[in-house]
Amino acid sequence: MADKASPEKKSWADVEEEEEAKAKAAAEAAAAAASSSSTSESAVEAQVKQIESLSLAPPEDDAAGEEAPPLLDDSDDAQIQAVTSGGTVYESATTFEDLKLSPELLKGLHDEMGFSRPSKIQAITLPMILTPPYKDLVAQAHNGSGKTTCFVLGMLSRVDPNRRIPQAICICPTRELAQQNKAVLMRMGKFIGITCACAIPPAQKDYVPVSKMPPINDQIVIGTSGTLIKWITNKKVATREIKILVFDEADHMLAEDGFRSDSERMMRDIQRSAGGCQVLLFSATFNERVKDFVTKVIKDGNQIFVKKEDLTLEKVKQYKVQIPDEAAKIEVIRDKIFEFGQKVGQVIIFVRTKQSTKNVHNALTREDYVCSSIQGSLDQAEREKIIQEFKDGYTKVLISTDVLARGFDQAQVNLVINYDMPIKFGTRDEPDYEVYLHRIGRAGRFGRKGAVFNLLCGETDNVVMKKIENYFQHQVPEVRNWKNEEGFETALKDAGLL
DNA sequence: AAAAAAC
Repeated sequence: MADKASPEKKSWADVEEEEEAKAKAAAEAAAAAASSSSTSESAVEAQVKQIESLSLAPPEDDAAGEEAPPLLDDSDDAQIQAVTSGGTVYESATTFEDLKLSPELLKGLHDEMGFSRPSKIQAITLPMILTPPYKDLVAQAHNGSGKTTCFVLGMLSRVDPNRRIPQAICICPTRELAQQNKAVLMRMGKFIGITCACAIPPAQKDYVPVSKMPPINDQIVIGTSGTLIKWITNKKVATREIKILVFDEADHMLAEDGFRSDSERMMRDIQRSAGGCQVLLFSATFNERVKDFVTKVIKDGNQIFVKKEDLTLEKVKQYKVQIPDEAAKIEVIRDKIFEFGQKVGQVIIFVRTKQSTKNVHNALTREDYVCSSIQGSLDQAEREKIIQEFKDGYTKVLISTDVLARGFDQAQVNLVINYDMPIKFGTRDEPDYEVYLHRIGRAGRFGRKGAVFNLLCGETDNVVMKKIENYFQHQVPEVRNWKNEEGFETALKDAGLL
């Protein structure tokens, strides 16, 4: 019936224009493909070479004894490949000072954030973002490598603090990520005198109809697609002066089974009313399908991609554990994970469904273990409370759906449990490789050590795990005998956590 | 047979 032809609702884009744009995009993509394969192969190679050879010195000026986050290991981002478009040559930045940022912004980076030097992805992309003619950018880089700083700096450096109108928009897949990005932006931009609105649905107690809302006069708006669209269509967010539009977790924002239609609409509408603006797409993952689509959407932009085999973080050790049944999963978490995991830092347990968060939570609290759980159906106030308690370190173990799979940044998380393996919707044993990568990326933020336990129960789980190993070309060692404490202890020691 | 975002 409604299988194939999912009739999109065109609330604020007219169909004609869309069809026209599609045809044009296809033509231009074909032309681009034809020309890019023939033009200056050597120039591209030279650019790639230059980027690959870039190496960052370890931080030497960090106060000794302080727990300063280590700079990204060269090895982690070594395989980044960049292609610049249209002959613009960019010089990678060795220091933040190279980027001609305002003194206020530099102060924010150094004094407030405690950053001494750009990470690799920052060194490569920041010149591309900040140099006129402000080309669009698609950038892929490892989890925890500092992508947020790239686009936050981009937004902060492009807005005029004296103008009280939105000039930059950032769109995220979850409310938590929008709030987190806003928090980072406010810290980094602490000294430049701008404000930022978070466009997410309010908690029930704060509900105000959109029509009664005052217009947003903050320079920057960060939010989730539904609310952003609502605010824009109701003229609460003016888009005519938007200079930069950011999609965080861009592969998901542009995936067919993700937020593609919303994202396309926003892109088109904002580009139109602002008379063109810079578009930045950032993510740790771009599967081939999305990559194809993205490179058609961003025609004349710079591109940075990483091979999938190079995406697993060396410092995050993955393990698999054979578990006989569901009850045993709880037992393992209770006896092994809690035992060792909590000594080691904070833990996130990923499950497949909202109901599972409750089930696992109940099973564990019955046993008097302190943990909390989160999923998208909780009231906004409750979601915020749970996140706050976890970020404050008050709770050590958090059970979550994939609402937190992407982007959630908590340095103390160094243990991730896949209670359920991530599966592509509609399949039984086809792994969701991107979700897997994002989940394990919750550990090992910014080069820290971490461990992941994949709890495998039954044949399909093993099939899924095997496919994941093949896809990333990475053998995942097995923790033998789930009843044996030694196995887990050794694993955590090998991961450098004990 | 789902998570997410909104309605």
